[in-house]
Amino acid sequence: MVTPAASYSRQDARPDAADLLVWYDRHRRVLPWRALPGEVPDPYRVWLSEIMLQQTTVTAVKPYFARFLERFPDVAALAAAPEEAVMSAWAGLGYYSRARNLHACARSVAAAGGFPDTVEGLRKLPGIGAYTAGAIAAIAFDRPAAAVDGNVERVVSRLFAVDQPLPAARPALRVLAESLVPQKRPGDFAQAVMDLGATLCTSKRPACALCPWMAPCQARKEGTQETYPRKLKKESGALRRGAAFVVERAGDGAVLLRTRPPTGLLGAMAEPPTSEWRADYDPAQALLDAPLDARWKRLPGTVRHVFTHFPLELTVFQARVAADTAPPEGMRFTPPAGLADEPLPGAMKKVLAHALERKLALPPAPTPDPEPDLATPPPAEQKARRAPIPKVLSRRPVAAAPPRKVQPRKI
DNA sequence: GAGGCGTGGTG
DNA sequence: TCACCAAGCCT
Repeated sequence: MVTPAASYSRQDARPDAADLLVWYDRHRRVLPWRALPGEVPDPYRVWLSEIMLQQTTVTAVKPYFARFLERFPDVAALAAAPEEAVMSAWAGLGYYSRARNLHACARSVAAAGGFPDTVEGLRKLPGIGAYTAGAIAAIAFDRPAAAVDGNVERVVSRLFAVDQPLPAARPALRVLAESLVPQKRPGDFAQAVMDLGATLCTSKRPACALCPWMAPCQARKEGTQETYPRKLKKESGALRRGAAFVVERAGDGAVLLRTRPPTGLLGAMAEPPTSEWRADYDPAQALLDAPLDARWKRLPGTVRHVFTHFPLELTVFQARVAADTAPPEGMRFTPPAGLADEPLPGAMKKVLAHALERKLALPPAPTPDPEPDLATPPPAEQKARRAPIPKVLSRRPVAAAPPRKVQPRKI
């Protein structure tokens, strides 16, 4: 039987890039790193924002992006900066290998005299994978490349009702995404798909009625849009415990810190000394792991923190030592004024806040604290109250980003 | 391919 | 409270 031409409805059409671009021209988001219509994108800003946005929300990135531009206005400035300054500026944003790779990438790009303008060239740089290479090539250099991130995977899996679960479906989703990229305005198209995924084609309760691709969307047709993308769920890791040791030096109140190994969990970040973190760690034995001899006081409550692959519970021990105490090998005393420049990850800021909060909450007591009884847990063994991070640990205010400069396109 | 690798917001 | 999510990369 021959299908009558009249039965070809809008619903059978493939998704058309032009329809999405019409929507984008009207509804595009205004973002600090995004060039306005008519402006030429700055590859440095595009690259910096794409790295920061990996697995990170726009809201979280904005203040970091502004501060990075202020401290490192271009790739040469970033390349010339000491590693510690970059790690410190990144502290709190998470996934710290991104910061290490960012710095290495900046040095490579500065030495080469500029960013490569092809997917293949970009893909070779540290911290730039398939998604980011496509995004920079498309957005900064208007190359017809697909930028397949979580948003695009969601949009495409719904458009074509891809039943294969992630991550196995990734190659197929990429092929489908690449088939949609237009030769005209590929950079706008890449940003348009991401805007669509971020504002309409959301994970929960997508706003299909407003979507420029509602008609050709297979999942919408079936009413199953919220079930895509299909994915296998992974189980979370087991709880690990440990002890953290907060040492304050008499006189200036400096805190004992050390730097973690350069790679792995919280690599190259700062921390107060801690024990190992293990599922079977016993806080009652913690003083065997203390960094120095002192009158240790076990603080009530614990500090909890959830990493990607396991939750952590730290028992905090606190001690005051004499002003002339030397730091143990590989450690340092950092005075309060210097804490803001230490690359302290969130988990470790919680530890310091837990110790300082309790100390600050107490009136200056002329009588010494009672000797702690380490055999039995303190009475208040409930979870620690949620308290704001003390000002000394929080980031300093950031000035508004300078107005965007229109830069000549690099060929 | 699977697992390591942070953090803050949200329903 | 807690599971899930957010512009992934590397080994």
